[in-house]
Amino acid sequence: MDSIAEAVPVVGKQALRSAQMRRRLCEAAIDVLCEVGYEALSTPMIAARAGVSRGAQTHHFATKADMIVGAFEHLLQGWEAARSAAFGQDLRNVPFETYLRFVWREIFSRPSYVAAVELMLAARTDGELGERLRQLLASPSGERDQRWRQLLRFPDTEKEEQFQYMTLCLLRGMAVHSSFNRSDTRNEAVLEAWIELAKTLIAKEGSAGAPARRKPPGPAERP
Amino acid sequence: MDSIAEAVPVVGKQALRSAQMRRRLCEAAIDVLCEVGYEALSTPMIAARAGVSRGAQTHHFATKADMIVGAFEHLLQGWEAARSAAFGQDLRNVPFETYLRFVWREIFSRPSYVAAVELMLAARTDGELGERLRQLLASPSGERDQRWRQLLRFPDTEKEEQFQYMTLCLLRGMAVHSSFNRSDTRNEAVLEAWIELAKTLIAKEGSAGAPARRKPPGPAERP
DNA sequence: AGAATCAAACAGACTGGACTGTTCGTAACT
DNA sequence: AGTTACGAACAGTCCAGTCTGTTTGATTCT
Repeated sequence: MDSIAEAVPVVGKQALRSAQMRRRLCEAAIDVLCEVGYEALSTPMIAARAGVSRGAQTHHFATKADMIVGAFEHLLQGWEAARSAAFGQDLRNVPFETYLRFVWREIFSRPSYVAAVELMLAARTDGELGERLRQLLASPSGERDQRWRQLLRFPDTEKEEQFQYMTLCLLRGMAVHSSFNRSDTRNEAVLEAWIELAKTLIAKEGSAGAPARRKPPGPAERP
Repeated sequence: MDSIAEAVPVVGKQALRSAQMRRRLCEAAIDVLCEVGYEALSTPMIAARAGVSRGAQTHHFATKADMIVGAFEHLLQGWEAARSAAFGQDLRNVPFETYLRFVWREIFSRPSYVAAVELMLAARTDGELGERLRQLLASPSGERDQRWRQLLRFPDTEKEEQFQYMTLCLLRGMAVHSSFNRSDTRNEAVLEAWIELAKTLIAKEGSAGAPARRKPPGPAERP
């Protein structure tokens, strides 16, 4: 609940209030984004949703872009928190299929992921927003690459990178499709098929596929 | 140029003008959508882009939703026209890889496709728009299914349908990713990898893989 | 065939509303 | 005391939809 507030070094009473307020606003922004979409989203709606005055909202996020960027960052942090809670930092003993099912269930299949895609598409035609979102994604992307390296361990890193990219695009495409067609029943089956495919690929590619000693994700474990 | 005007049975001079005007407006709408995005799009912008008065615009498309739906339909018609010009109606002798490269190059990798995705995502939070877009897509989707059946000819239609869905999601995901990251160099390689995968799948699944007697797409051939 | 009649295609202005960013004022904290 | 957090109102902008007026094309009647 307050894992993010802890992540920021809170010193005094005022700083705590500030952090909490920012959190409330970001969560409200994500809620509004999921419910009405980026086009209809407005800063007054976010303030109302958070139950605060517009003055407070503009104080913490001066412009609409600031608000959006903050919400996006909050989303990323939430994903990272969920991932970290389920698997910790070392993925070397996590089976690929376990991880894939996890990210689909906990990230890609959620409405908030579609909201994030909506932001990314909006960023396409808004240079400044795009730059800021890309910057936010830069560091997580690098870490994601490393995690997948731990997961897959293809001998050919180029093939591995390609496989990772394909997986990302597949999941993203499925998320968009399900969003437009009110969730598609084929998703689970496709996921399993992709896992099957990955297994044959991994087998063909060489050494990977170490025995899985870690327990499956289960309920989150706090560090 | 006037293939669409011909498609509609034009009787008199007035009907022709009307059809041309609608076409101009739809194309302008797509242009604006590609350039400024759905969030910043407005009906005055479309009218200005088309070089017509706002009165003319509202006359042909009474509401903003009407305008958007019209533009979306125009997009679909354009895709169908391109596909039909390249391959005609019978895909039984078209190699799968040829078709896949074609749809990527001529449809998914274009900015207008991302614009269409933007509309689909916007439709997520706009019930009426969603219903209308889904209705527009219903018939093309059915035809697309049939075309892919001609292309792949898996003995197991369920597996075939799954493969088709995966391909669609992959291409869509790639389109979104490339849009956010100013085009990704990995796309071509991933496409080839997917073709390779499809070949092994087709081989494994059974009878498919008939020799390709048709010539590759090349420049469009009118019927 | 030609005038009269009607509808459709356009043009331009207006209105009510909503949103973004800003400013000024007040209370709480350090 | 001075900074930070918040509240409330304001100014400027823009948009969607409507309404009135004008022109052009189709239709009917003689």
